[in-house]
Amino acid sequence: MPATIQDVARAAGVGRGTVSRVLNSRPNVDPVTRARVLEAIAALDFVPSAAARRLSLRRTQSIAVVTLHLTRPSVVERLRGIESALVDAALDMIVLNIETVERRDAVLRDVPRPERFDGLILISVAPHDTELAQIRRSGLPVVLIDAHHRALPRVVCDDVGGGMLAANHLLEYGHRRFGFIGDEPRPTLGVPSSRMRFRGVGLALREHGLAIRPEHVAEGEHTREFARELTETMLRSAARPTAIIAASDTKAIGVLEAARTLGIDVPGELSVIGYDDVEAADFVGLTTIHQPLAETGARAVHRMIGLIAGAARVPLREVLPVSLVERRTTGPAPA
Amino acid sequence: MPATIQDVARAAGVGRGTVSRVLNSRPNVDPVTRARVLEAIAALDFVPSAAARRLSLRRTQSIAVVTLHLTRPSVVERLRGIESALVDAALDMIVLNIETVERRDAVLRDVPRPERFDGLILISVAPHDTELAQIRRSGLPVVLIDAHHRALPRVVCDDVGGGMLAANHLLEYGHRRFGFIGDEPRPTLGVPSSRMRFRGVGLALREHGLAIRPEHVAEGEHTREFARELTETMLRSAARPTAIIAASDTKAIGVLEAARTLGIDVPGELSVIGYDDVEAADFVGLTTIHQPLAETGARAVHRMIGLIAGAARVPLREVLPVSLVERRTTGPAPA
DNA sequence: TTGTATGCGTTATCAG
DNA sequence: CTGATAACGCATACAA
Repeated sequence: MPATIQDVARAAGVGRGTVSRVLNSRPNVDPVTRARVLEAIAALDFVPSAAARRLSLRRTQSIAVVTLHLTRPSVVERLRGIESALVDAALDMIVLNIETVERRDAVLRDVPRPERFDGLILISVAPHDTELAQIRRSGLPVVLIDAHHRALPRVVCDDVGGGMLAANHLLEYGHRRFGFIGDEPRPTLGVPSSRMRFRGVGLALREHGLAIRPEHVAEGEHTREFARELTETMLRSAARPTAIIAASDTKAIGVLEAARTLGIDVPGELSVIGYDDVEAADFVGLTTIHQPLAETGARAVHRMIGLIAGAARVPLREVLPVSLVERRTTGPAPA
Repeated sequence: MPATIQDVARAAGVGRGTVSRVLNSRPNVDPVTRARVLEAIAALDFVPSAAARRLSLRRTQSIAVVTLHLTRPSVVERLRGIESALVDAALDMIVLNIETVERRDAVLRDVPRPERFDGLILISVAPHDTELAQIRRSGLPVVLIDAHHRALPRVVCDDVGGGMLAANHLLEYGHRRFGFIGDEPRPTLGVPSSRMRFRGVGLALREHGLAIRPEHVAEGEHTREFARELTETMLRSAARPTAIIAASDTKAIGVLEAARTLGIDVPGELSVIGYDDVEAADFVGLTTIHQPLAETGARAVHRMIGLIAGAARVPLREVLPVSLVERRTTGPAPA
């Protein structure tokens, strides 16, 4: 039903080629004819068929965004940055969400198709070596966000730096006994950012000749409840920590709940610091590490666009700085 | 680079038509030839070109999902339901996010293109009449989520019912003086669900011969801070309400903050009830109205698929029931 | 049952 | 500067 380039050509009394040239604003076309064509286009309310364009151009004008746990606030925030940047580039965003291993494998198997996408952005998902080979073969540009792979361009937030930031903040308050509540060190799905934050904490402590005691490190499932349980047992130990660093705000809130349950005052007897700066962190007054989430998305898109345009595929790792947001859950170490 | 249907035909020693028939699992093809073709397909690792398919079929195999404020928890949750259902139907999900009026208008202008999408799902966005006409002309099936338009199929949660649920819960606790904190009654962007919830509250109260006093209704911007300010002045009034119903959890938390600031005990002196049941509601112990968010997405997709398959375009309104989740912010009215 | 020709709407090539 | 014509890769009617 919609008008085709042929219709426009007929209406303007020119050839299809000319219309195409006008559409793509090529220089070599007479201003007068151009005007006539433009007029016909407007009159017929003509819009070029994306499908035909794709087929002819061999470009899809769309990029696949693979997310792990779409609903997590940090992921959505990144998605927002991506979408916004993509719009400016007139690129469609097709999102593929992953919640299970099966789906993960299926997605990474199906997605490297040059006839389907112009590029791939993977959030918190790193391809295995065989998957990488597959992607390589497809020739599709890839950019990783919050994921690491020596051979791929990636934009990440400074997880190690974030861990150090958190630890240093607490050290300045005079804390000496630290606890850490994190995710599984080696997650089945996704990326061990929790571990990197832990490493940052360790580094900062080491500079002060300190270390976290193994029994004050509890890692597991990414839920508030789990964090609460872990924390309760940790806080019941003899020489309990005076400060706990959580690998996410969700966990940190679990920590706060545990403290409340045990009647431990925060920040009087215990300082707590989270990670992510989600909305909830604000209203529980949680001190936390803030990441430029949306910006990672925008940066990734720009890298992607460069790659599509033919930029060298240097596996450059781009690290965005994080910052500390102090609120009401951290304070001086108890005497 | 990727193999074409022609390559497969050659490899299998058959015609392109036959390959196509095998691909689309048509009945009329000899089992032996079919096997041979299948083999060739596997050998060449052939995957049909989506672009060519689209052009030939005049179907894009993708649907546009328009979101208002992508990052809101309720929206993402709906998105998750949509994505999941779409995957099962082998349909791509292209997300278009709206944050400003300009963008809203641009999206609604650009999106009704049958050559680009097979269908439209609009979340919390209702087209104007001229936009609707445009969509009609495009012939694209549309399904609304959390939005109303007499002429369009839509799936919504029972906002009026939710308001009644909240009010009745409080009435049972003996409350008689109610407050309401909601969004703008007539939002520039999006949909007045807040108003519908308010209506529900009004209906429930009327059944008991009660009504909310105008000075106990405060509507405005969807932020916690704003809700807090509104609530503070409300709670300072002479005959302040003993129960406040908020149109969202975000607002409800603002209400809780206000109560804390003024030293008003919840639920002892004031009961508070929210709407949405976001994660934060759980850990602040907020009583709230829960909506089957992901399910609205799944339902919308199924409607969409039906429409694409040629189902009658009845503007049927599908209403999903909401439920009350009682936690720790509601209780008996103070004596 | 199977092969062939044609169309889908653009862009690109190549004469003119 | 411009108009015809050949891809692009698949589906589909039609013929065999």
